[in-house]
Amino acid sequence: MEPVTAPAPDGRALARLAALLADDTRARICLALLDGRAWTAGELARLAGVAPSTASDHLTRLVRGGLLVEQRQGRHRYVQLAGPSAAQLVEGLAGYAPGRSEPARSLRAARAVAALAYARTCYDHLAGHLGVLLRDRLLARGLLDGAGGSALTSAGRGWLAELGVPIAPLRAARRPLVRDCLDWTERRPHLAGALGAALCARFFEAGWLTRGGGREVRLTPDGAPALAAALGLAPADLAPPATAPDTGSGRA
Amino acid sequence: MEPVTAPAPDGRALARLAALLADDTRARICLALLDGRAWTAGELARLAGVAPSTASDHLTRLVRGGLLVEQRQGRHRYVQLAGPSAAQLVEGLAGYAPGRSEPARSLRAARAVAALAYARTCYDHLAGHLGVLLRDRLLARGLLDGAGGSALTSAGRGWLAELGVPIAPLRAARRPLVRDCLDWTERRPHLAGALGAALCARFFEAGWLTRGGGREVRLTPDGAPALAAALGLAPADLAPPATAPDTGSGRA
DNA sequence: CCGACGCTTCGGCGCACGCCGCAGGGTGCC
DNA sequence: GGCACCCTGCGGCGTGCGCCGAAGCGTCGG
Repeated sequence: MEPVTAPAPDGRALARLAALLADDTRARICLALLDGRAWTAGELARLAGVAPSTASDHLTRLVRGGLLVEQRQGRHRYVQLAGPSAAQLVEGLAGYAPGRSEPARSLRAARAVAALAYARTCYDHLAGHLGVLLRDRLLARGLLDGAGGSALTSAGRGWLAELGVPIAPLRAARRPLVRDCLDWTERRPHLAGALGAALCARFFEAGWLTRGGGREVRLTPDGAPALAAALGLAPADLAPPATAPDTGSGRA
Repeated sequence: MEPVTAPAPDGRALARLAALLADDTRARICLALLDGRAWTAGELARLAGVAPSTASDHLTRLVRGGLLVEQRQGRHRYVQLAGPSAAQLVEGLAGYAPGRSEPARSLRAARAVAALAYARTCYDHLAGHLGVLLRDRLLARGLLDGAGGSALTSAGRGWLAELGVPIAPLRAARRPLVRDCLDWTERRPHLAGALGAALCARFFEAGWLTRGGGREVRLTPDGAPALAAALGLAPADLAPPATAPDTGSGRA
């Protein structure tokens, strides 16, 4: 217990924190780490296109600055975001920054973009078309009350129990249960917070979703009907929106 | 309607945005602007302790970067934060940055710190002890439902009507109705979002609150009993918490 | 035990940027 | 009309920082 000291951040502290993300390479690293997983220093160096020594220095700064945490394992150095609040910080900044304007150049890249727009992880919860759809359906079915911010209803608690998601640990978590997170591709909020993370984990655990490369998430053959049923939809409703031009190959 | 372009921000855009806040002087300027009002370039230069030409350059950058908006008026240049989302961005960064550790040096400074800790504006809503108390009481009286995120209840809608705060324009606003904003001094959330802004404006309009210097907010003699009644409290419950040592003068 | 590998430390280079002072232009006041 | 006043553009200076390559250390595998 200290005296009345003003915890109001001075400019210096804010600038030091912002400076961590004010570099091209460090920003790219943090965006990559938004998938919530731990990456090795070498992987990040290759991803960012810099020498290993350069990346090592950047990681040291990010860790000292409290944005990342590291875990040494043998000759590897694994780093990841320091927690949900660090992820939210990066998300917030990324959401405010203007998106890239250049369309995908190759067919391969266009496919990757489309896959990411359909479903991906955003730190520890589900994002993309599927993430926004999830939140929409919870609201439409009265499982969330969207009157003000979003709050879980009693019907929602029952729905969670059916899915096998225990509620007590969610309430115990220090982070908010329900949070809106602006989606990059959809420009609308998807479901974040402790609830978003728990649902995403449950879907992976149940085998409904599986990880593609990077942040990409795919709906499994078993998962499609199961998830549709849980959301009160027909499996076809989970398909990517038709507005996204299907580059060749037509959607099955 | 463009093609599938990935709006996912690349590292460059994120870094450019973060760089705006990565400078000591610019950070100080943005923190000052968190009070939601428009400042002149000269005021900000004096506040930041730099030459006018330097401040002018910084302001140009911040405006070009989309964080500030300006308004020329005669020989003055007024700038303010570009909007609630810009304010939220700065708040988020400031909240994550470590607070200043040094206690207030002079008695005068200690008083100012205590006044800010009691009540201040946070962009366009109420912060400090009073701001946190406001949210707590709304939750305790069932006017907000805090089960998940916070949502306005039907009782809350009635309470707003009694206060003379129309609800329709709040729903129409593009920003979330209820949002939690981490309070620097209390380390707990206070009420933000469209509702927080509307309530704060209503309190000023009704003469319950008045602006002190800078971001400081004071409860008026008329406002104390009125606000207490609206929150279902005794006027004494609005007093600053006893844990904050009252420097001299004892609390009346 | 030796070599491959991943990471880190250390100089050194070069660019970018934050700062100022001064001069100039537009505005408002007397 | 003349004079303060506020703001801005322009060199110029210094510094901080991002980058690399080379060298060194610990770890893992054969």
